[in-house]
Amino acid sequence: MIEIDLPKIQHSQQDVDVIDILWRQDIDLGACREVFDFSHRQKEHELQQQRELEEERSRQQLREQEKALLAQLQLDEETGEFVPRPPTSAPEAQPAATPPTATQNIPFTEEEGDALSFDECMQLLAETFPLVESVETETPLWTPIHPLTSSRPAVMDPHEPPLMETDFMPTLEPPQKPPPDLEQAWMELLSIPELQKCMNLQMEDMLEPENLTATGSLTEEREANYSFYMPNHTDMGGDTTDTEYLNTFERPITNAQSPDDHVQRTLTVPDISTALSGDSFCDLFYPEITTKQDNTAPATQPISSGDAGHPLAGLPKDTLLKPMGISKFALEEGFESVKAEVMGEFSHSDSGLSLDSSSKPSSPGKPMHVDESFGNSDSEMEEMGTNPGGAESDCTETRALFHQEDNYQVPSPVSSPLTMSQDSKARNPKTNPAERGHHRKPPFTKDKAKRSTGSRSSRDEQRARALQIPFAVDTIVNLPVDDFNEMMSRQQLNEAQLALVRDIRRRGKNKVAAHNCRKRKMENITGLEAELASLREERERLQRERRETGSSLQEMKKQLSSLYLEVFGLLQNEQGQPYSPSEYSLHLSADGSVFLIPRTKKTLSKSE
DNA sequence: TAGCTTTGTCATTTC
DNA sequence: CGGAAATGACAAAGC
Repeated sequence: MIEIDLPKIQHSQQDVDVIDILWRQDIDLGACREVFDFSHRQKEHELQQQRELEEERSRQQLREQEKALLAQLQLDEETGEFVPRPPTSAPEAQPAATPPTATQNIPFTEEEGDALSFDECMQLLAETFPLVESVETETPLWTPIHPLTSSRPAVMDPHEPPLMETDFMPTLEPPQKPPPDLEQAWMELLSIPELQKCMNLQMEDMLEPENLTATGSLTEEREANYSFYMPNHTDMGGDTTDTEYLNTFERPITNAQSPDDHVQRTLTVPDISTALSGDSFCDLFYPEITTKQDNTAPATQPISSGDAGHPLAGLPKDTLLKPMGISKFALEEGFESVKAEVMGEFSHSDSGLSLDSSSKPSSPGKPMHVDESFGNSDSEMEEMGTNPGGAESDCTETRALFHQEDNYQVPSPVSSPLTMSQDSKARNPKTNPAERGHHRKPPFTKDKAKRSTGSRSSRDEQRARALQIPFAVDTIVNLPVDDFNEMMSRQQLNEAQLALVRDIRRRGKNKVAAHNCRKRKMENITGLEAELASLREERERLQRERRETGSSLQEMKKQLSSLYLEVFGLLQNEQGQPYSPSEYSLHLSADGSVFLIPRTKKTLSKSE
């Protein structure tokens, strides 16, 4: 970057040119004309440098974490993708490892193996919460948590071991000796909200350096973002069977998304929303954000959610759309017929076969009522797909999706689990990759990267949301036939919903089949190539052998000819004269004796 | 911007 | 015979 001499008020033509160049560069980075101000721009340059440094550092750390994550995964031979290893520890640790999306898309949620040891995490805790005081109240739902102080939520996992019960947070001393099962210990640790926050802060620091630079305030951005990864940790580390514990996070965070969601929550959790609704809740839970969001938002990212009044309204939901696991677990909690092996199947379900749908107009073969039922959203999706890149595009996408999510309510009789399912489905990172990109601070570069990786937005999920399908797409696709039918029979779905669910299932199955088919085809090609190579090698060998045999045969013929002449030359008639080779020839009989046969006679005998 | 690759989808066939 | 899987073909999007 080029330094800009701020005190100089009068700018030469060269300066103006430099400014122009810089401005064009900034345009590529998504900057507007307003940043053309000198002080603004110098700050921008400094921030840019800092951002690059931080980004480099974070990439390094991210690579290490991904390495650690891959160590936790195993190769799915069917799909060729990495899936979490089947858990070998206690059953309560299992749900944490099952969601493939969480583990694949959010590598930092699974680095318990390598990236951070137990002691490091404890040290982290000690550093982050130096003056921890235990607030063990009996509040039934949740207690306000200040990001930098500590107070444990009253609701804890009932299965927590005594280590958790003894509230080790205030002392923050590492245990005398590491627990026998480190992974399980991590799962338990991660079920602690403070630790989750701590991890989130750390991960945010590593993964989102650009957030820091955008506002220049580390803590602000951390506090603005840390909560969005909480569901991941909840999903991964917490005991997902503890719905109350989940609620302690799910509800507040969901409330913080948007007023509409908040209203939606009030339908199911009226006591929470009445006591802690909207801004008051956010004041309580995100005090820093509440006071600073207004200042930071314009500088960081154009927020177009149309809900500027809400402290967190500007923060896209995409960060909340992370794990699919909760939806699965929640659904399967309410749907007890789902078997354990199905869960195993789910863990593979996302591996490389992301059950998304491409942005394609409604196919002619599709039932008409389905198309009609969500024609609007479909057209919106079309616009989203065809809209060229840029912040405007992202905003449009986000608006459209917000619109859909706002209208997305569940008429399900199994309200609680299915609501959870949708909450978690709404957090599915695959659902809205554009939203994800929208949240990140370097707007264009990261947007492009994210679009390139997760470009196929989950259209079926959006359709399902538009029709208020109370199932996760993964579930629809991966359930066995019997379970699927049972699940469908349990829900009162109208015709359009049934058709859509069947379409989703058919498309998902076919997607998997196409993947497998292509994989098989490639394997066939590879096998045929190998076979061709070996056959070529065999041909070369045989040709070489034939040449050698031929030359050997020629040599033997030569030797035989010379031997023949030698023997023939030794023969003499009664007058001591040699026989003429034209008149006589030697013949070797079967018993080894040699006869001299006149050629005429031979020919005569032959002719006879 | 053309060409190639990848991926999702549909229609059809095969199992 | 119905349903699932397999596969060819096409289109869209990314590179």
